[in-house]
Amino acid sequence: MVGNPDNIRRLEKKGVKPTAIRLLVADAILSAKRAVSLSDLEVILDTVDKSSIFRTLELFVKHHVVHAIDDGSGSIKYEICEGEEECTLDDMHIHFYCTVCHKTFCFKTIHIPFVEIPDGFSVESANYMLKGVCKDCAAHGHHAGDK
Amino acid sequence: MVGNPDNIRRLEKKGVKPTAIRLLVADAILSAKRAVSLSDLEVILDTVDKSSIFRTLELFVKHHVVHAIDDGSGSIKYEICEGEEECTLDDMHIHFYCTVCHKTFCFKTIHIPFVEIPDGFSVESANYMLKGVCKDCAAHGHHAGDK
DNA sequence: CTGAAAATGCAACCCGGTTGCGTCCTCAAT
DNA sequence: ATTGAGGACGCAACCGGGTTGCATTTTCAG
Repeated sequence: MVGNPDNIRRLEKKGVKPTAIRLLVADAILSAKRAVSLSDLEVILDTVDKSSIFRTLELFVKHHVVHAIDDGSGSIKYEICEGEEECTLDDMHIHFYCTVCHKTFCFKTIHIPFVEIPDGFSVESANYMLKGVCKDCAAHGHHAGDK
Repeated sequence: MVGNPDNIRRLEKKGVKPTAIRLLVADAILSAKRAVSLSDLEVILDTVDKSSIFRTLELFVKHHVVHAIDDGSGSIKYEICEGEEECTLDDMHIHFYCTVCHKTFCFKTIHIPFVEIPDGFSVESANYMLKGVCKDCAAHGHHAGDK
């Protein structure tokens, strides 16, 4: 397992030393094609310790390699930060949580609509979450046992 | 502590038997003037067991006496449902989480703006959370130790 | 008054997340 | 090549919010 050169560059560009485990984690998140949780990653990378994944994610968030989103499922999800620079407003796009398959989708092209807020309050970040049934689950008819 | 007659009516109207503890919980949520968590209530009602509060909240949510919101703080918050009937789209208004005082505010007058979503996805509920500094904390200048 | 059902308290448990600590690896200075 | 320091990692324990099983108490209709 030599590590995808794209990911090596991705990490180095953000100031993160590309160790073997970090490349595995980055690769797993990237190839998941959706936002993944710590425990998702524990399953995918079953040889890697939970705390190592945790600290890797912590580091990735600090260095804007990934950003964290709270989809209300009880576990935080992570996704790759595509921006070259810091993703200034991390999670400023809409997410969709499927109540059937429990996956979280990123609608990266849909940005969060602006709203007026009362005087005196200052906003640092926004989170717009939709819950419902995703395309796949709607199509297949919800197989109860699906995970 | 005999129980506020308003709250007795409030519970009965939603089909919930107004026991002593339920009135205490309803009263506590109501007088908090903001969304409160299970552990907030544990502190306010220190004579009442956690599991009793938990089951009371569970019941309240089922009967639309209160609704639950996830503000991303790690603990679910509850607030009184003002609607006479069911609050059909529970949390269809905006919430604001203050990163200084860790309180959650409800902007009940501001409804969640609509967005287009990809074909095939169907929405059941929406959640719009803002994070930042609230009016009070901005005014007082953030006292570092505040809880 | 009495028995069944509902409500409550207590203690244990689950799980995602987090931390302390010992070991292993990396790398630069010698 | 050797060595020493610091970073990376694995293991196990811990924490806190939430949840549950079960015994006890309360409520209330009959």
